[in-house]
Amino acid sequence: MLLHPSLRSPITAADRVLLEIQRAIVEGEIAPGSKISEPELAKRFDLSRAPLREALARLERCHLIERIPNAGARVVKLSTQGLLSLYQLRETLEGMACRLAAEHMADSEIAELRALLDQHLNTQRVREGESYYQEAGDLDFHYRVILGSKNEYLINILCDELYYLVRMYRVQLGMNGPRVSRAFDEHKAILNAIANRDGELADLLMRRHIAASRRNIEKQLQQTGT
Amino acid sequence: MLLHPSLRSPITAADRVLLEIQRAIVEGEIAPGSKISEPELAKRFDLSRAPLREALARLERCHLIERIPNAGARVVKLSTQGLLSLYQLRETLEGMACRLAAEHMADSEIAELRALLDQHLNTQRVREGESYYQEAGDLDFHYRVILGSKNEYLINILCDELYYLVRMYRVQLGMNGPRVSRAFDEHKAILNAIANRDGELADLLMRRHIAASRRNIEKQLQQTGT
DNA sequence: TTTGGTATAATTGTCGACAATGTTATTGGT
DNA sequence: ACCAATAACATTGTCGACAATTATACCAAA
Repeated sequence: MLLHPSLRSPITAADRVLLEIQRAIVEGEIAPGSKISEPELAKRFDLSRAPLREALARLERCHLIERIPNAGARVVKLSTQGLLSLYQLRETLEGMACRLAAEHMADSEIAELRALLDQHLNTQRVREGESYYQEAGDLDFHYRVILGSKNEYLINILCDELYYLVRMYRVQLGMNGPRVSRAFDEHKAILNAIANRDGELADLLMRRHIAASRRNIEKQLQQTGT
Repeated sequence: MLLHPSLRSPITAADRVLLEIQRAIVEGEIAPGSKISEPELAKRFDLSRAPLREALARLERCHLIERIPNAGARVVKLSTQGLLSLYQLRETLEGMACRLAAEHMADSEIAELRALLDQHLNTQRVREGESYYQEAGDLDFHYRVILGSKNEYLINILCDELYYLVRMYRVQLGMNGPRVSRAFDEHKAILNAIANRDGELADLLMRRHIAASRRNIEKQLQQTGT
């Protein structure tokens, strides 16, 4: 499987620039829809175009940029349609991940996940409203469940290909709303279903969880404008 | 969305070599598990390593090779576990595609699909047992349903990332068995569900269809050996 | 002024060579 | 004979330059 670049032993130049550009795009530092200039980025990160193009290939893979042969690359534009498609897919895939996690996760992994949830809850109580911890905690929970599915292709799609885009939508739409505590409760319910080895219920709860998250973002999106 | 290379206007050198290597891997001409040598392939296809590496990046994307930094790339090995994971994912994803197709396909598209099925059936009757037409026809049907889902990410995953691997399993396990006519019936039933705008049923039938296909391959796999 | 074509400029695709890393063969010691 | 350290080799990662393609600016004609 494809590991997160930062976790692989030899960190190549392409890896470094990938992480930097990835962050820049996700956080909107490079504007959605803007053109990617290879010479400009090469100068900015002080390397040649070869590793840069390698990085661009991977950015295309996780849907952060779109390339047209001989014409260059552009940062993706966020759209209501895109967000809908993305969350539609997440509902199905993460639901599946939950069902499989209920079948395949080791008892020890489930125990760790429970400990993690408690920890996040405490952190959350202390640092009320700080969106970073909420974001990180939420990602952490979803990651563990996905990994618990033990399906390499499913893991690859969700963790390597779709999650950067999910984060991009969240970050740029300023997701830190009042859904935090409810999300914690939902996580807990999902965990219980997994612990009870009830894959069907875990599937259902995760789909609802993501659907709720989607509605929350859509609401935010309407308030902000189109 | 990412279009099939052969359909994009300017066919670059990287595109050509990609298609050739892709075919070679899928058909087993380059053995599973064997090491990919960049200098060797560059000589063989008479181009430099730059477009070749571009092609390798895309091959990794569709899971036909696995790369390790500074250590090179290897053709994927087929395994029972891998096949199980792949078909498990296909059941869920193509089921979802069917459900969405039932909601989003235009009446004209459905009519075309029905015409296609009839045509395939005739071709099948004439050329009894020839696996190529069966394979092509089956792919054609699945492709159209997937496209009918109108979900760009779902389409990308199934058509661009998973299907070459699916074909690799089929080709190398010699899938041409007696399941042909039954598959046609199942396709017909799925189409009817879509035409009736019954997404739930279409989902169910497609999942069963793929599960049956999986069991068929597993049977073949047991006969051949581990 | 607008439109069409052309020429110029900029960008992407490709190439061959060098540097960094990984692999293999060799040698020395136990 | 076996194992470890080391040296020679091969492969991958990176670089700068050139070729092919596309985008832009300019000019001419309607």
